[in-house]
Amino acid sequence: MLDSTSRKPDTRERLLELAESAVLAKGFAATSIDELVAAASISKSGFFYHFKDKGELAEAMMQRYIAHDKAVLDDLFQRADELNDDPLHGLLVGLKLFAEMMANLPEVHPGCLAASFCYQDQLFNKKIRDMNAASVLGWRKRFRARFDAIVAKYPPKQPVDLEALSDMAASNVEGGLILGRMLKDVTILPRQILLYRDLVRLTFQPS
Amino acid sequence: MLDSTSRKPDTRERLLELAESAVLAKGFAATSIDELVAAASISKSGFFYHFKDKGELAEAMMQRYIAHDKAVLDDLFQRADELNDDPLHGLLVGLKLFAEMMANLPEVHPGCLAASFCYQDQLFNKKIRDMNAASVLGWRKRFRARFDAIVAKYPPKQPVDLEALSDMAASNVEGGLILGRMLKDVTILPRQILLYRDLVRLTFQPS
DNA sequence: GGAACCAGTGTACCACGGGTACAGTTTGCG
DNA sequence: CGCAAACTGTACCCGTGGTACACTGGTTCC
Repeated sequence: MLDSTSRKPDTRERLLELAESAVLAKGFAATSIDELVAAASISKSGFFYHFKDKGELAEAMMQRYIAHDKAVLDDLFQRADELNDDPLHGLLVGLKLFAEMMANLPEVHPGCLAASFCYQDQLFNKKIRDMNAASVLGWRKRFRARFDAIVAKYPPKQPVDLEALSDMAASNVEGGLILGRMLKDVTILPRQILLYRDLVRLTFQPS
Repeated sequence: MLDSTSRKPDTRERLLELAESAVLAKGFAATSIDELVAAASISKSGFFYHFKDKGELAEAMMQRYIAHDKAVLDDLFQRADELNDDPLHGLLVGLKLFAEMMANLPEVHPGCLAASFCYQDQLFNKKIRDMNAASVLGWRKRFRARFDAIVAKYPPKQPVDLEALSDMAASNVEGGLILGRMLKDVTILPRQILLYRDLVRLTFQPS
């Protein structure tokens, strides 16, 4: 039986986890299958049982990463919406929760797999690049829907590029991750999120 | 004689240029010395005449990239300052020029080498990582100086995290580059820059 | 006009690691 | 028992980074 205390090691999942940290540290090409199987304590053949080649590993990594990313955001904004009915305040609360979550990480965030893949995209097939694009369009759509609700209630004083403002959620997180890593400073990302929150507030909140 | 019409091909520079595009497309590890020498039409020995190993190539690439990056920004803000004496308006003009420059690129920007290296930083030695950190601190310092001048003349209505606001210049560009690449949309980066400009304006401009 | 030097070429070689192929084996389960 | 899932073991090929070293064509200095 497979209950929560199952001894089943779920090798495939372990490989994906190991691969993700390695890729975020060294890039995909420099991440060797040998090092993954050594760390997972399986044989090289065992790897090829789970993934027919390295490309399939990449595909599974992206799938896993995107699903996890979506689940975190879904949960975050669901909690924010439970605290509030107003679309603007809901978003502001959500961004605050997001910033707090990122501030409470024990060490500097290891980075975004989508960004890593983006900067090595010639290594991957079209399917993977499309998944990547779809995931960032997911962020755009998610935030755009909220901004559409917000403008209906709080018409901005000046014209706003709502698509760019929606994209800035993802853009600013990606940038914050990079700066945080470069400077080894865990505070950069949460502060960038709060600054984005300020922009949203200044744009829509009646003064 | 070496004049401006010199036939001197400057092999080293060509190698660095080729390496930069290749690394931005595939990452450093996947960029082989053999492909570079083939593209530059020299022999492998020729490569090792210029760089003692691949690590030295990486170092030279970063040096070149950072110098170029600095030169572009210096030029940009020098032009902006010539148009204006006011610190706030000078920055706003500079950001507008920056956005226009990015909007006029013929195709989607190939990306930031510092970000690429950041996402593969375990491949590089401490010296290179330090150069990378120093370059982003350069952005912070540059913008922080401008904001310090701005707050003196335009005290903001609400407290502002000036360091985060300075970092956001780099952060938002990094993010805009990534989103632009992922979605193959050249308009994303300039619109992100204009949005950052809006935040600066909203933060300091008396209403 | 020869020596020194710059910017390479050509050839040969090696170790390592990624990746492929495929047959064989253990483990859990109905 | 029988079967499938989840592997193991072995053998092999090739690309890549890197070393070693002898050589060369052009330029400049004296």
